[in-house]
Amino acid sequence: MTIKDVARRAGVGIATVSRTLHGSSQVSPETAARILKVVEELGYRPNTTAQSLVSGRSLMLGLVVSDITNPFFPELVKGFEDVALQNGYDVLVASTNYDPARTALCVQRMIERKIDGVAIMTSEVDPSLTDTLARRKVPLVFLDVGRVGKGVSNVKVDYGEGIAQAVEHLSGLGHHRIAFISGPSLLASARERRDMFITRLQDPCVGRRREVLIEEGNHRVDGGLEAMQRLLEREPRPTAVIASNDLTAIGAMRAIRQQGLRVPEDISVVGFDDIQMAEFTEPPLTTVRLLRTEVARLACDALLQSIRTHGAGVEFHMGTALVVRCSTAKVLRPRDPSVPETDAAYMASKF
Amino acid sequence: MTIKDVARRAGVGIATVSRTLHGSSQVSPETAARILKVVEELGYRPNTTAQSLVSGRSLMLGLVVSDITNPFFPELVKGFEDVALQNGYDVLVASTNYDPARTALCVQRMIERKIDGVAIMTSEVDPSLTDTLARRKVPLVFLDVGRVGKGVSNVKVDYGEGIAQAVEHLSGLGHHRIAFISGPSLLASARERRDMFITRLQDPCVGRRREVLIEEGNHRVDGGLEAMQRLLEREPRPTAVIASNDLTAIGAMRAIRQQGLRVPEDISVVGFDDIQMAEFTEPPLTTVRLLRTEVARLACDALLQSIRTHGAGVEFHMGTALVVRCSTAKVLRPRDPSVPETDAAYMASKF
DNA sequence: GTCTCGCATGGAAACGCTTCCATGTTTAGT
DNA sequence: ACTAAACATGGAAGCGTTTCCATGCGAGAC
Repeated sequence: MTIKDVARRAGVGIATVSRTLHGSSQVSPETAARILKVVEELGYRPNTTAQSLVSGRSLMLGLVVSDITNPFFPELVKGFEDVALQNGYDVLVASTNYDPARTALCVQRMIERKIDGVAIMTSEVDPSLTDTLARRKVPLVFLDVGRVGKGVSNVKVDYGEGIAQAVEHLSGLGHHRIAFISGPSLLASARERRDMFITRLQDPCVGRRREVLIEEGNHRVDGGLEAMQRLLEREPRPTAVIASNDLTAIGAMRAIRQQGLRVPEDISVVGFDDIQMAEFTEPPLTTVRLLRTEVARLACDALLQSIRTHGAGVEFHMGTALVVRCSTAKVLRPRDPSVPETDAAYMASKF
Repeated sequence: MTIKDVARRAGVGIATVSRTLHGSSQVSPETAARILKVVEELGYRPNTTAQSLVSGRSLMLGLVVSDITNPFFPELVKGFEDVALQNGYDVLVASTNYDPARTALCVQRMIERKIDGVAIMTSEVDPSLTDTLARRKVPLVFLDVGRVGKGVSNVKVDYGEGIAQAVEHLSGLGHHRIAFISGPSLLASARERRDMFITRLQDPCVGRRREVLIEEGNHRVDGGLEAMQRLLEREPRPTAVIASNDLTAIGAMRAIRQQGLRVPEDISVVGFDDIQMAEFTEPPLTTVRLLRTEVARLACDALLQSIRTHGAGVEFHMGTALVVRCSTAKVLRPRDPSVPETDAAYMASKF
């Protein structure tokens, strides 16, 4: 079932069939009608592969994520797929499992398929890869880490804003002893969150400079749990903790509960990302919402724009919003931060 | 950068280059070495599109899921992608959002791309689609719903076993008044779970026939919550509830807590699927584990096998295993099931 | 020493499509 | 009515491969 079959059956040349299928005005209405009828009858559909070969374009977009199993990523895939589909593109998904070799393999394959654009939404990016892609002039879009240039776009999330919102929320609730569980320090975006936390704590509006309570997690539940355990050994204990992402926050809440303490009565917890699960934790997690679907849509738009214009890439910015649920509450008794409490005094204040 | 460039530079014909690249023994070692060197120098990589055109195969596999955002699916994608990648295939993912039109579009596109096989892992499958695919002789694999035939495989999950495990677990804990929150009754796999629940409750080993406490949910958190609310109005109240999936169980736990009751002290809850989240709910959810990664691997294997042998499809079976966490406990005071309790009597038994 | 066979190699067809160019036909302008 | 232009259409090239078939050549067999 090829274009030839259609042409023969309609008694026309293949060129005319091709033109008809592309809505060319060069075809007389009657001929077009006849051809369309035959197409319908035969259920003919053009072979995308052949089209790609001649056009040099594949109408496929690549989407590289770290781990589809991490609740951060599925919505990214969804948003991306939505706009790709609407624009006639299919999506080749690659979940790299944080493995550079696997990433390289996937990207190599995408290049061989003459992919029209690649969104690299992994937290870490190997420069050799982007080189390879850039050399092939494949439009690219990154999450956070891209330097915008010819055909290279970037979607920049304002992590700082999100952390600021979290700190302000907690300050507003009377918390003065706020801890932070960071992500892996190798991760630029995790560092950005941590740095903004430090900056905000030192903000003169919020109060005078204080001890910074920071422990490093790994952006997973286990890391959050362990980091929180370390934090709970500090004296005086923090009354609130901000986590670098929601998974970490969930781990932190576990640690707190395991210690026999309650969220938010004893310790308030704020997450980051607003993954779906955040709404259904116990208590539901107060967190900084990052519209991942929207991020992905922007990324896809950037790619499409690069493809169409062949021009420079674009940089999009993505804001955040605090979602207040139930894991944060007023500090039990606002205390004078100049008087370090002992654990005993703290306990006393509760009963 | 095509095969011609390589041929010219190596001073050979393109056929020889092609042969070399495919490891044909027809090429003399010296020539092969020279060609490989040129390939290396030029960084030549064959154009997959051209290869596909001539071979009629795309080395791509399609994976159709209902909603990548539903925690059930990401692991499916991961497992599938893993084995596809290992076998030299790339994966075209389509998240249908439960929209038949969108599903049809995606499948149509896959066909046009001469996809080598499609895994349809949606809960519901439109027969017209499978017809289309079958007519094009595209190897298929389904989750649960497939009738195995030429080129059509199926991975069958033994939901019944899982439900039986859950019922036995609860019975063993002394529960006699066990409720069930089903999935949408249009869903065959959901019906299977419900039916097995009914069957098991009537199992003479477990006790004599009792009132069946069933409410219908929608496999989402909200549905589980509402169904549980209805269940809580029954008198006497169930002492345990099995949910058709984990999301439903999470909703049920919420409803129980909102009612001022505790899990598992007042009511035990068992989920189904063992989504990642299940480990981190409060309390951690006892649930029936369904190895989704493994299901996907089997599905992909089935596809590869169909492609290689052109033979009949295969049917794989997938068992389940109960994962006991903290949402189930012994019933407070085992009671004589022959004496229907009043709510008051039940309350009395607790204090 | 000739014949045949096997081996290394290259040319060319084919995959299904788009699009340029050529051809034939109609329409409008004078 | 004649010419030019616009239009409708088909043939064929070309996209980058793979693979069939033909060719040339050296070696072993007689």
